[in-house]
Amino acid sequence: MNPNDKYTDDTLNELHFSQTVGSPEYGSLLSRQVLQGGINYDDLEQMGTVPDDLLDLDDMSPESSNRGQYIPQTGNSSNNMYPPETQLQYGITPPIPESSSPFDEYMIGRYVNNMDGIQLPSQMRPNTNSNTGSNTSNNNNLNVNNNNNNNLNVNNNNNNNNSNDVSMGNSNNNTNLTDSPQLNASYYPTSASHSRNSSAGISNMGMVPVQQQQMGSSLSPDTTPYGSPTNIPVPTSSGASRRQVNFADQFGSPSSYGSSLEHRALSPYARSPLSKGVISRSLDEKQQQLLAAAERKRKRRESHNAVERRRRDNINDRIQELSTLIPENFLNEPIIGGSPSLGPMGSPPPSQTPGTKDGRPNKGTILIKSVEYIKKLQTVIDEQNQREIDMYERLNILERQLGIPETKLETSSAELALARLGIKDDLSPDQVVVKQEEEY
Amino acid sequence: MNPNDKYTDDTLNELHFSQTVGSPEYGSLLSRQVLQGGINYDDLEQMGTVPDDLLDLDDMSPESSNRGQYIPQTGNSSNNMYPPETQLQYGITPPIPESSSPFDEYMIGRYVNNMDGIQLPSQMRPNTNSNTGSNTSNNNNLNVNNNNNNNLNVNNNNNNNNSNDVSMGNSNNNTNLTDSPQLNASYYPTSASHSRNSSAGISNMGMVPVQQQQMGSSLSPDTTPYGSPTNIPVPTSSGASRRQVNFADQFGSPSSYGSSLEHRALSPYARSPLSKGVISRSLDEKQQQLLAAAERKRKRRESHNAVERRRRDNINDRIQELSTLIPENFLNEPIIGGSPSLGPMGSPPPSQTPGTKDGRPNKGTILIKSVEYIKKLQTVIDEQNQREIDMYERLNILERQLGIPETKLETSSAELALARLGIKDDLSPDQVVVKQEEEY
DNA sequence: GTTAGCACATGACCCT
DNA sequence: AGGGTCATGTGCTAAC
Repeated sequence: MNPNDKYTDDTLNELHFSQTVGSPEYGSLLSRQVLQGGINYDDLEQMGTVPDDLLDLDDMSPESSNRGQYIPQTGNSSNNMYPPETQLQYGITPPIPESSSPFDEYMIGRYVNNMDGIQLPSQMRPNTNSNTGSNTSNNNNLNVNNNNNNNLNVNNNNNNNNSNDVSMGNSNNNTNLTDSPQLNASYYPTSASHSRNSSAGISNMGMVPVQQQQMGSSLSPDTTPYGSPTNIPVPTSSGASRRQVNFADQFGSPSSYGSSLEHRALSPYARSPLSKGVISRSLDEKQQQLLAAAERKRKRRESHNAVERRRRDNINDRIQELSTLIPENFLNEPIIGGSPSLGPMGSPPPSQTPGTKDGRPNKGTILIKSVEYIKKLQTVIDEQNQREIDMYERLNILERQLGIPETKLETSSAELALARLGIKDDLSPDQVVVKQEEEY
Repeated sequence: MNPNDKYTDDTLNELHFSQTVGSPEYGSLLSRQVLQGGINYDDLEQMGTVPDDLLDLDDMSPESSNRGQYIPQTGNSSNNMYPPETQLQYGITPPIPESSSPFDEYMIGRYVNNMDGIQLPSQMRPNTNSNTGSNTSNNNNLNVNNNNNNNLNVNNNNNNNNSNDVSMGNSNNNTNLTDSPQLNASYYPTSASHSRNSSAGISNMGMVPVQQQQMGSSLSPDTTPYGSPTNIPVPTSSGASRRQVNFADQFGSPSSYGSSLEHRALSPYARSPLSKGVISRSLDEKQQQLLAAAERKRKRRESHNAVERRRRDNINDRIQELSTLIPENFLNEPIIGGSPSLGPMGSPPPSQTPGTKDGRPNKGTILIKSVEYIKKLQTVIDEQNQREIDMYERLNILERQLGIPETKLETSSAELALARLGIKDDLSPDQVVVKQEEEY
């Protein structure tokens, strides 16, 4: 994969979903819960429906936590770099083996009343070829309750590297999928820079989008066994910092934005004819319900992530805009206040603003400088205002000497401007007609 | 636990560490790795030492990922609300059962060359009483490879709710431990507000620290079966937004800040006499090495978290300071630019700035308004400057009429001020002596 | 139920 | 090796 490739996180989530929910080890999802002792199928029978908190962490009050946590959030399936096609081969669910050892009897017999979808152990490493149908290879489950993260965490896409797919030898650098696009999209200014910057000769910083963090190589097509993905950047038009599509194309995932219900990755038990034979009807229903709950959770999480990303992007864009408003010289000056605790007295102030190393000040510096700059501007306005008043006085003196009617210092001049900004507090801004400049 | 209790995240990490590393299922830590196929004891034997990346995710380059991931980061052991005392009872490591089924043979025979610490399945629910020594109750492991999260994630304290300790009925709301203190500490202004705000009559926002997110109840002593923890808030003196201590006291964890090597939570195999019998000497050494690696990781993570928190606090403090610099009226005005896409034409602009609900604008609003405000100030300065120039001209006219030597519009007056700020670009700021006001 | 706010911990990446 | 910045995905909370 090209380091410059970008993804919507919908794409990522798409991928994730197909990997997590759609992964065939989902077959042991309910089984796992049963094994974990939190639930058995008899309970499910009585419940009638799968409660939300079966996949929900929100309800972890002491009361709910007493009934045994079926599996909290985990997941990070962005780690999974295997395309859905590869994962589909995990969908085969061999029949449950004979339980002949005390170990087996314990594990299976103790908790399972109606266990159907237990997967047999198979090879650990995924075969990159399309040997779909072979249950001796590419099985993601080491045994019934292995891969708990990947199994139960149907609704999770966190970026913490959990232990899912450990046996698959997957890359855990899922941030490689998510970091790079963000870099182009968010902090490094992509958002048109708000064309009109300052009024008079305030130079921009000339900031250049920097490809700072190069794409991690673990997903590189050169290193991944999945052939060269076709990189088709699809620019989006919506917000300033929207991500761009690209990743799932090679896997055929639709890059829909919001049509998450028709997600392509559903439970292989609901879709794969291969698995139908070994799944009982009731279990299928349970898993459907579970899947629906998982789907809701997943949708919620995805949308939340999107919202949060938008929020972050907005904040970052504003900080960048601030940096464009501050004169470059001012921005690159050492911070005035500094940290008084660090430099006791005679320590020389750093000649350069920290964070200005690669020519781009960091967020903290930008904000510090913004504060400084606003104070400075306010001071300048105060000084200018004072000068203006003095000049009016001198003007009036001369006018009086010349017998000319005196120029009035009205509220329409400097005072008004100050009052508009709230600097002059003896004139309430509420009384002032705020003139909206059309440049805003 | 009282909702108002605060913790240093050192305390939290302390707690986490004792729960994760010190948890008895650590015994199956290495075993798990062996089971996962990434490593076996023969390999360990040859390695001599435990490589860092055995617990490290940083090295996930394609090369390293090829050798099988021993277990990525998972963990979130903050979820674990069971004190180490309770966990100790899980340290019993029964001998490996006879492998008599294909399932057993696969799981154990395939990957394990010298497996010592396999835990037998036992009861799922932890007994809150101190029935230490009974391996039929309170075993955290469902079978050999259960609890992978909690096992291998020695160095992890993420707040994503992973599937660790699922069978223990733990609370997953670990964020309850970390959110509340942060609220008092960071965004809600605690950092002395940078006393001098603006030059003339710009009022502060009068922001009040709000206890917004109350402590989750899952860790409350009233609901947890571990008795009432003694809450001893220990205020720290360092930074503006330092956290406070409290949690680990009830478990006897030292709240040391940096003396992490003498952590109380060591491998139960190194401490519990009960487990000594079933643990081989070499495994003990391996775990010591593993522990050292985990310790390094933990220290780095903790310091990293601290650094990151400082950075966040700084940014948030600056944003708050910005909000104090902006006149309240200006800040509460609806955003000028708005979102042009949302309101097509005649839609009424929102009467109030979004985020100003509880009287406090949110970060995005503050930043937007800061941008607006700076633009406004720059415009005002430009206008004032123009007025000043005009006035000088008029003054000179009158002076000429009166035969008075003309007042010079020098670089020491308005132009100089503008040049200092970079507004006047025909005068390079480099040539201007920047006068540092002493109020900065 | 959706949309949004926040702090947080973390991995990646960067410098020194 | 350690300190720093950044983006991210989470959990929690609140408002609509």
